[in-house]
Amino acid sequence: MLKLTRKVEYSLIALRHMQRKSIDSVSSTKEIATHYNIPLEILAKTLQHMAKENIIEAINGPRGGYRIKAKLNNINLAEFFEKVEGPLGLSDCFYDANCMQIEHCNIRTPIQRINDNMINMFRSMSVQDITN
Amino acid sequence: MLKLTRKVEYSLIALRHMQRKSIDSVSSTKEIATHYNIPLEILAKTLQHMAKENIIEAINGPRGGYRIKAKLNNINLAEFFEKVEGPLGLSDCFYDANCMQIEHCNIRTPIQRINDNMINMFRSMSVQDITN
DNA sequence: TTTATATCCGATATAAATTATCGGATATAT
DNA sequence: ATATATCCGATAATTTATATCGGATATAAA
Repeated sequence: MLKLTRKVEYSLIALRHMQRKSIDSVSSTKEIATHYNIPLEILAKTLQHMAKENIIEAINGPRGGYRIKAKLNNINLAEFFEKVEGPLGLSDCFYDANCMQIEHCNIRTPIQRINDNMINMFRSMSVQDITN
Repeated sequence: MLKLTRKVEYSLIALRHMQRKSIDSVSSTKEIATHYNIPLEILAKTLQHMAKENIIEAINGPRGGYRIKAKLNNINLAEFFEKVEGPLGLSDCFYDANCMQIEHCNIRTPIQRINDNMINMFRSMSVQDITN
């Protein structure tokens, strides 16, 4: 419960790795995967996904790889999590109502409050705060 | 990602249900299950668990059921989640180190910060804040 | 222009966690 | 006694997360 997925973890690890290099040098999937012991194919997918979201950019061909594209201090953690994992919410009913108890549910509103607090907390931190 | 489990949801629903009754009246599993459309056996387990944690108490036999035992304003959400679901943490490595990348992990410390923020947030709300 | 290295990406398999069910025991008010 | 309720270990089903496969495309360098 309340765990980050590996996809998010791998994304952050990769970003931090890239950020520590000079701005225009690239990092290949293999380089990152072997360095951090991450399954290559999974990391590949993860990086492709971040590239699609314009967080990083892909350089094809030999000597290729990825490098950071977005300003990481402009992306807050709530946005980042949503880009990588999709909609954020303590319960599904906040974005995809289809719940057996929705009619009699007596905790939706109070849980919404916890949810708001959590999201505000994530909004108050940037990706840069993590990767720096 | 970052979802509450049904067990937690069912627990909160049940507590809120009980709290709306007079202090010494009991609620049976069946009563709560049918009212909120929760699978009976699951709810039974959930309530047994809360009873073991001394949050509620069980009254056996016919006319039996459960009633609130603890002072809900004295239990913060972090405690509550741990009682119901076990250790809290955005990543397993915070309480059960056994991670492939532990040696080279470059995000453990920064994620710990998010984690601390999250747990503080939960500590600042009581179960009563939810069930009231 | 060939070759090696890299990303790209849909499809699918595997593993883990969550959610749900079953069977039979124990307690107790009526 | 009997009916109603909790108790609880074992297991099944479902869902989600994680990982793998196969083959295509792009491109730098020999």
